Amino acid sequence: MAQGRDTKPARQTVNSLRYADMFSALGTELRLRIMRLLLSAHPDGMVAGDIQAELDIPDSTLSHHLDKLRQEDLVTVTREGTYLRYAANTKTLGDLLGFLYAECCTRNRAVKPQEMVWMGKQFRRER
Amino acid sequence: MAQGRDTKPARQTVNSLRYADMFSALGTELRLRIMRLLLSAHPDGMVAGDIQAELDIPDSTLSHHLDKLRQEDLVTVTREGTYLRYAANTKTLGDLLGFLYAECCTRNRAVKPQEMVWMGKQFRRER
DNA sequence: TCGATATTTCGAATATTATCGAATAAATTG
DNA sequence: CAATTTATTCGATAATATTCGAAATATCGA
Repeated sequence: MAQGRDTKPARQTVNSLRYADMFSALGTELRLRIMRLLLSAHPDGMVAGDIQAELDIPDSTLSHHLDKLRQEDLVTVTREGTYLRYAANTKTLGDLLGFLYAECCTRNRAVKPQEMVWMGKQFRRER
Repeated sequence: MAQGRDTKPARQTVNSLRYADMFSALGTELRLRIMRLLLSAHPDGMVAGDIQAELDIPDSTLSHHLDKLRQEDLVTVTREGTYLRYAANTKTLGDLLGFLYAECCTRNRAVKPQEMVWMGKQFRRER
């Protein structure tokens, strides 16, 4: 009945498709720039027109890309009067980051956390 | 002359295109499954035929996907007699992971490291 | 309710990607 | 060097994605 303290959780088989779709959504320069903009403006986010002004692309093109990001739940959208405000969805981003970290560093220990270097900053796994 | 200990490195503007292309390469279920297979087999990697047997797709289709992953430097390939052995490129993966972590957690602090949860494991930034 | 503004949806052209059989290439072995 | 094994490249097709002008929708304020 009582679970031993060393009982491991069952290995969950993860759906590759969901994460593939997220990666795909980040897989064009324009959409990645949109996400980076929204992250820079986090947690406020930005209204569509401001994103448009920054990227200098047609409204309809931008709308299409925002829709794709929304489909994958990478952004949220809320109406503010005539404006639509978009924001990065940190829940989904954390999930994606966790997936990648787990595949590279935890499950297979292929990438050592200290090799995960970014502009002089280093990382390690806790625990 | 001496740099103060709090001197910040210049903010480097990062090319979105390179990372977008990496995300795109991981953006199909088949290619993501290939990467996960190679990570599971790391550091040995797998020969193409073994990947093919695992995924059960035509040789030529697999070859196409492996080429895409190689173009983005996500895998390395070495010949072993008549076999070609593919392996995950941990350098590039670490770079990608670092980019995503920086965008989400360091640069903008949108995602808190403790929110970066994966199957009960948590993470924090070291400094 | 009309006009102005913000953004999406529609429709259609173009470009890119995915797929896979057949032909080709590279390495090994007899 | 011929036969065999392994994997790629070629070529063609189908599917999907990107782009953007024009039309439609939603909200607000006069």
